Amino acid sequence: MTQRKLSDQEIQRREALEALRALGIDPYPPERWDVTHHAADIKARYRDEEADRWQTVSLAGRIMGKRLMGKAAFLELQDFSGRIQLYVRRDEVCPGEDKTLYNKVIKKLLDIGDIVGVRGSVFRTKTGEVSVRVQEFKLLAKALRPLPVVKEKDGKRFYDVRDPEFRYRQRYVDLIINPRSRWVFLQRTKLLRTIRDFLNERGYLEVETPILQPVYGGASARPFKTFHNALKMRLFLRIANELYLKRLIVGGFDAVYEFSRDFRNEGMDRFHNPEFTVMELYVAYKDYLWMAELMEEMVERVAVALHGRPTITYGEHTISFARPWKRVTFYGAIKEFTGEDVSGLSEEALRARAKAWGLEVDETMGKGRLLDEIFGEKVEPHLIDPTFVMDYPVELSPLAKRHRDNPALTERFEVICAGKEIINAFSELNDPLDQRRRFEEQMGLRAKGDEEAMVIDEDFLRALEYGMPPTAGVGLGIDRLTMLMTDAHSIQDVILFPHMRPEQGLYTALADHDDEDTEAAGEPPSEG
RNA sequence: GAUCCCGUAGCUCAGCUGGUAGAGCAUUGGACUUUUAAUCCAAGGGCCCUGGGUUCGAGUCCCAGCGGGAUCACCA
Repeated sequence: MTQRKLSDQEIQRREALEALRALGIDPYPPERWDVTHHAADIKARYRDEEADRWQTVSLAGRIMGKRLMGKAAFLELQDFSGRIQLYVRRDEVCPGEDKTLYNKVIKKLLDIGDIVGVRGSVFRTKTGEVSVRVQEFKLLAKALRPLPVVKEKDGKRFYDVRDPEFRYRQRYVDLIINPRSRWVFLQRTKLLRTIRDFLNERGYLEVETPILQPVYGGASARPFKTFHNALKMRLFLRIANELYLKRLIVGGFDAVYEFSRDFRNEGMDRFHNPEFTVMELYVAYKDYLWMAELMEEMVERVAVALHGRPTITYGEHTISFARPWKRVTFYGAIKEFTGEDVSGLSEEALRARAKAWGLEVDETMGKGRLLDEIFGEKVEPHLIDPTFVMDYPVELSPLAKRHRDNPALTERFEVICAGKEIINAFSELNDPLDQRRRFEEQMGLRAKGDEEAMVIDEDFLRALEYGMPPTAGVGLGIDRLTMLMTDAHSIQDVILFPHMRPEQGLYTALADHDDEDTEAAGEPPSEG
């Protein structure tokens, strides 16, 4: 691999590295640096009257700004919690004759982005800024690349990195310089923890199920394929974990859940990443009506945990997750927004209706897909506050139990919020013979050219034949919920490392590997 | 996959109807012991995404490609 051409600033930093070594300073020292305080806590808790209690604090973090003034300097130190100003006086950090540490190391060789440890006392400057007066200063790690320098005044940011490509590819830089980005991912973690706590309080069991699956199922989507060399078999990355969690219900676990990273081989846009996270939960002896109440309670708690109240702002909208949420039925909602009752229409009549509304339809679309299309176009965009859409047609829901009052419907709901689906739940189909018929219908659609129709899973049917208790199941889109909760408008803003095309020239070392792998694996048997 | 927009210094951006590149921050040298978008003086820094084409001459115009964004399609 050819050596990357270094910029002038990178060359200067490498020279600084050598200069430090020449002074006997290890730019990457091995010893630990014990931190006693964090920037934000100091700023929040310091009181002038109690200054004597703040005589020795120890911090570590990254230098984000330098204001040098002869024999004194102000530095901005950023740690995980935030930023604090450091005040360094030459004669305090260098009490003896040797002023090298100040004159050379701090003034010349210290760069923005370097990681340092400091010890000193907290005080307030005459302009009122709580700061740390540094007595001891140690370089903990030298940065060889210059960081984009963002200036800030009165909350306004200058020279901010706007290029989304930069922010997504080099998320580590984004996290350093962009407090909002840090906040989003802290919120995401908090969201996950709130849900996990909520489920654990109820005694539900967190489990792990296969990502590599011989048959993909549990959703309608095209999968990623891969190949296992030792077993010489094709495998799929899961598009859902539903069928495995239900096997566990068969096995006698009453309630299981998993935060499932799922993979779908589809297009990417601001609502879709090829890998995404769904929380799926299955509870035995419950039905979808029970599940609806559980989800209301859970998501309301998430909103309160993240915002202190159930109301959030998303773009133009103010959205309330306060219980109870509005409920509509699938056909009722279509009627509400189009004025027409499509519940009795045949496939041909539906197709004609959809065409008349200007929707794109084709002959491979069965009744289910047609209804889905109509609903997605005519209803979904209008639902802003979280809304339960109840009782989906059976054609759309091959894994859901038929409705107790109407066999053409299923006991299924979705929750739509800000025009997007965030939750999908049903009373799970546990009739093995009906499940087999539904799979067969799906295979029929597949034969007609619907690439996303489900594939029959014989082992799953075998499990159902042993008997599965009546069960309520749900899937919650974690990425989308995070988007709502953080007012993010692209899924890439809530995924730490969103999928991107490879950067040119970055992964050249893998080129050979790919070739070998393809050869060793051979072409996986193609399927129809 | 389609359409539109974008790609210029480490970062944010200018660069007009074509005449071989500018600013601010960052960097380097100098001054400064309470600054905070620090200030003042001076300096360096460019495969203008890549490859073709038109032209005496291309950052600029045309074509193709690569990367990103937005919209659409598929999907959650």
